[in-house]
Amino acid sequence: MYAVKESSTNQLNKQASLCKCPVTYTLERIGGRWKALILYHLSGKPLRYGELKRALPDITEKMLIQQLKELEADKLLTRVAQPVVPPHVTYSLTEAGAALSPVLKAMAAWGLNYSEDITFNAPVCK
Amino acid sequence: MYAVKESSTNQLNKQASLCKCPVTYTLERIGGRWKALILYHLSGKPLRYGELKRALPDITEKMLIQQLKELEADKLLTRVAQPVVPPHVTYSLTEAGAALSPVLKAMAAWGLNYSEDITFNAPVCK
DNA sequence: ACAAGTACTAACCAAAAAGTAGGTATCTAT
DNA sequence: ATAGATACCTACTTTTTGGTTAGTACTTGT
Repeated sequence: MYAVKESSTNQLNKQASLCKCPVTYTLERIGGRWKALILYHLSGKPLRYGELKRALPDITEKMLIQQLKELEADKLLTRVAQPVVPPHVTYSLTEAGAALSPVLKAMAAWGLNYSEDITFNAPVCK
Repeated sequence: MYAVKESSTNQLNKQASLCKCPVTYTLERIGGRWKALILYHLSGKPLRYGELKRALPDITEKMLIQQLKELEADKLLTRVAQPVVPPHVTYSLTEAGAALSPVLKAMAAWGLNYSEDITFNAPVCK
């Protein structure tokens, strides 16, 4: 996790967009290659770190941890670590995270409808 | 518009995600800093290039054109150029683009509900 | 003759996102 | 004694996204 350069035009436009449009705000929270997929997998039930990792075979550990940390910081999910050894950590959706379900559903519906060019194999986010 | 490196892990994961999850598919189409904002502005009525530019004062011309070209290639909007001089070009949503409205609405609703930290000034995407 | 408006295009560079390759500590089973 | 499992962490590099600056051609208004 690198520091962002707060004075960059990119950052300024980002902040401006966030205050202008709640859609952009939402996009900032669930955008990127992995976040929607993580949220989807947690939508059924809470999962341990290792379960998530096996559910998302292509993600690297660095990416998984990084995305989980960001989602936690954004209060979309909760991390519960039991102080045992070997470690036992569970991730689950917060209310805000669970409330994204209609958004994911709307996106899934559109994606399924308007993509003649692609056949989805699995899983279909619901 | 630079060429992407098709053999990169990034690209491979992107393609894999696209085939695995319609949510990711949708996200790829409307993600980024500007696309949702452009779609929002066109949702009311078709606009000329210059009108869009004035509606989005912070976007640079390069970004605007680039996003418009990508949205056009993805068949979310249509570009109609009248062969006159000075040029007269109009952008409007396709059916697929208009069908994104429930998605944008769901995102706007979530964004408005779960952002105590931010007050949106305008415009509120609907 | 010159500025302003139309809708772009291209070369270049900075910043962010994503990926690679290694590492940590503790415990249990072999 | 070593291997595998638990859940991470760090330094680094590659790839992609976004931004800066300059330019095009043609017409109308001053």
